[in-house]
Amino acid sequence: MKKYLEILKKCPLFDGIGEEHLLTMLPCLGATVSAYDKKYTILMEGTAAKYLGIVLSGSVQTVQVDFYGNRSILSEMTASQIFGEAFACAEVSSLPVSVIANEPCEVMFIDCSHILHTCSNHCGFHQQLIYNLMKDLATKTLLFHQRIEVTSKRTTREKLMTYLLLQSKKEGSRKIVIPFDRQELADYLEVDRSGLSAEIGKLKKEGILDCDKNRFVLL
Amino acid sequence: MKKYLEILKKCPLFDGIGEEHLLTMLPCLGATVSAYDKKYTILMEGTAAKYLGIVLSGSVQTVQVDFYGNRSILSEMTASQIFGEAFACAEVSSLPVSVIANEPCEVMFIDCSHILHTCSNHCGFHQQLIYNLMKDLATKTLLFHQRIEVTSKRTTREKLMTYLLLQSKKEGSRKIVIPFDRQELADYLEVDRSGLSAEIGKLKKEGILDCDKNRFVLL
DNA sequence: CTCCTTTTGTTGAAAATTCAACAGACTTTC
DNA sequence: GAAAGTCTGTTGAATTTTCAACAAAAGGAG
Repeated sequence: MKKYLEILKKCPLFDGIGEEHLLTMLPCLGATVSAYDKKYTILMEGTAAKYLGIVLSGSVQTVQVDFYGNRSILSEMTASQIFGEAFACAEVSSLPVSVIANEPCEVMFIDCSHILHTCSNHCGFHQQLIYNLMKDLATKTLLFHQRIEVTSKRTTREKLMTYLLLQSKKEGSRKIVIPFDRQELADYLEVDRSGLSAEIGKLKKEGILDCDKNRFVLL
Repeated sequence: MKKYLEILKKCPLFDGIGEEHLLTMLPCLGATVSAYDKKYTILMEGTAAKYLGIVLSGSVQTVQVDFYGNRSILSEMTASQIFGEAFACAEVSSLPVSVIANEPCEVMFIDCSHILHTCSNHCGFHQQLIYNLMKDLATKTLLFHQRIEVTSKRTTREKLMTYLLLQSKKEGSRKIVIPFDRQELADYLEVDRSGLSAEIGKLKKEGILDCDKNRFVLL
């Protein structure tokens, strides 16, 4: 586990926990590590939701795919970020989303019941973990609000611009590198890919933005 | 505060806390109660996000209104449910949503910093409150996923049917009473009101559902 | 009961999205 | 380096949504 220490120290789940304690804590939590190839389905919709995952390297996406095969990308997590925690903490019986490897990645799994239900004296940091989960979930809720602010717009142009402006504000720069290719961006914005490409073309012509692949510049 | 005891006992924030402790705890938390008329803006977008609210009577909605006046309804809370907790827990400086009174209502406010930052030995139930907040936020995240499952559909018909089927499953009945009027349902589904009315009309004609005001029956 | 306000359903036209198909650019693999 | 596969931009037609306007229905106030 030691090789992942630098990543884990940045994980919001372990805020306020010294690295010496972190390493002794991991076995108690039943932490395991797995590696996945790109596109691999790490957690499948409909299966049990016992574990939360921590991205150690690479990145993962949470996606919903409906009856007709339409995909929605809900979020993307990179190194030291958590996924699946909401479902494990809410103790639902089956996952409402899938989690897939966006690129080759390594993931640490922790059985959430070890955090939620273990005797609270077993480990002095137990309460800290619950506090950290609470903080993390509050932050994730904010991200959902932002996503809804984006997808609630009625036109492709407005969705794209709202998304880019939010990212720009977050990065503090007019230059934005997005973690999506065109199809993924369309699945995040919930619009048609070809219509999205066309709209990006128009915005370029109008001098509102510049774009090369997944790098955007607001003008 | 005593008159609200029955409501507060059902509030997820106070799970596992006996009523005798609940009453002594409220002053420590700095709880205050206010009443509002229908349509009143209880919390305004852009203002501070220090407090979480508990609905004591009536109901409230969290809404986002964009630059052009388009409204999105994000959620609705009725008696003993919590609102604003995500923003207070995430300690954001300004609210990204407004909360309005959907009908005349009474609300209890608690300064969230009293839960997050008070010395953890001050009150034996402090940890329980944080645990409860964590649970509540996990549940809210699930609701957001459901909402996204609904609004990610591309047509008014699909959005409406997905919403009704989810509600039907939740209630365990083909008969559904929704907490929205037509305009509000449109703002929740993120579609045009008149188009929604037309679509409901078509679905009736096709014998797929029956509908009287805010009562729906799936056939 | 009547008047006034709000809500709902309908309509048609304009605007936007979706869909399918294709060609060029770019990557990856062997 | 060639071939296969993937990603992206473009097109036009069909579908759907949005928008504005209006009238009927329902609800509330006096």
